[in-house]
Amino acid sequence: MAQSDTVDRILDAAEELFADRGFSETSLRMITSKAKVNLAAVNYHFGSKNALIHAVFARFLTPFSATLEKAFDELEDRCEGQPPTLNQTLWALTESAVRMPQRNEKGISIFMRLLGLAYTQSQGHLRKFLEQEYGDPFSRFMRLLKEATPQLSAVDRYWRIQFMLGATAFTMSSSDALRDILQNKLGVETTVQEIAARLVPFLAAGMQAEDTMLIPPSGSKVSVA
Amino acid sequence: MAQSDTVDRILDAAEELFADRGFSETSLRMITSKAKVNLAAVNYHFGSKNALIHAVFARFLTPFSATLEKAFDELEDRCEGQPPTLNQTLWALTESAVRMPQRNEKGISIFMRLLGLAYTQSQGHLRKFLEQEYGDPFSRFMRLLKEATPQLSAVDRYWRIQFMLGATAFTMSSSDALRDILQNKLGVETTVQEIAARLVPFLAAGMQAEDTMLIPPSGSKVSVA
DNA sequence: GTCTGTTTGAAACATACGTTTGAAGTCAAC
DNA sequence: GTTGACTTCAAACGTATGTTTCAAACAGAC
Repeated sequence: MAQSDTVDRILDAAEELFADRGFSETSLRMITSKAKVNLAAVNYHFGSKNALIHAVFARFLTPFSATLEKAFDELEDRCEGQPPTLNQTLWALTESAVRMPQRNEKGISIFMRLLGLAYTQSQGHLRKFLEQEYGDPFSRFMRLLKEATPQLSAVDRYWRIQFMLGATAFTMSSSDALRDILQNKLGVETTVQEIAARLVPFLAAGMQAEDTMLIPPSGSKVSVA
Repeated sequence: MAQSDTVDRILDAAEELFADRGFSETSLRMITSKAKVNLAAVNYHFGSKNALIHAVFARFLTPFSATLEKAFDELEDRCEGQPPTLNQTLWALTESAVRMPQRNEKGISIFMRLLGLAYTQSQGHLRKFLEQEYGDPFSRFMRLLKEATPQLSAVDRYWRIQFMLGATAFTMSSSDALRDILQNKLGVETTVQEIAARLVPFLAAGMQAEDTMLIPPSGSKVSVA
């Protein structure tokens, strides 16, 4: 059995189990028994459980961030100095995610859920790792968002970006469960691509909402600068 | 030391620790040492760790769901048979949350984060508990949302509600941290009420977005029913 | 075939967890 | 002052975890 075989089988099993159950709730023994390798193999090949978590993310994120940078490059080239629109920027992101070569049919949704978990489960080491390794494309995405919404005040834009991240991370982090519910209730199959196709218009509309108080709550002191 | 003292101190410590670190990542020993009570007190007063988690949710959700039902009653009375608008429904919810009597200044944001975790961390027992105990007001909220957005297909509405929940739970769950960042970066103070005032228009705009593909991704097969 | 560095294997290690136990303490009622 | 129900306490229990150990198996080079 070649080394890469054991390593890849550990990564495959870990990826799926982490996505299903979260990081703390997945033990090395679950991973190694699913991967049909010896327990010690994880610490031999990766060094620690945390390092394994990093490796799972790196296997997807490294090619993805390269693809994303290229997509941003193309987008900015196409716009010839004009800042790309909000929709163009959001689509560049989702397209890059959707077009990544998949190991299997569940590839994207598994990884979307992992990203959501990374954001919600406050694993300090993981956040630090992601920031260090993939902070650059993220900053670039933020800059594009800023240029695409010049009408927003810095404060409004700040909060609305948080709302966007929240809707995305949250939906993706539970998308398998949500899909199951949807299928049982409404008998509809849904792919990640379709979720993204619904999410982007929602986000774009929210980002560009008029920020007037449509119905000020009676009696409460809500003030908007 | 009266019983209620120990019980409340356990609940206070558990609430805060769960919100900070998640359920599995918080041990009974952390809780009891923060609460300055004996380790066995948790199992004595609550029976198990899972029952403690339920109690933490019940302490907030039981009065909240009563307040919410009253707010919905008033709203429907005021509308005299007409279905309340989306903005009215959202405001009824956020006002009920904001007006809940707080144990401390972090009250709402802590509980928002707990709700987010309940949704994200797949704790089967917790989801079952919440469904059983508080399914009614939730269903009512869903019904109001449905009546307020008759133009949406069931599938569109389903997903957009998930996006709303995500933006809300995510933002509120980390609003303390976000507020700090905002104050440091932009020198602006922000209250939970003001965040809500920004969030509701964002959500309303997203819910009512035209679901046309504004910029169909070139070449990819995204279909929207 | 033998040697050498790498990988696997079964077992043990130390630690942390949720839970249980039984004695000690508390406090009001009688 | 004694009783009896309720609460706290220190200690232990059994189990599960991440990690380490070291011998066995393997593979390619000579």
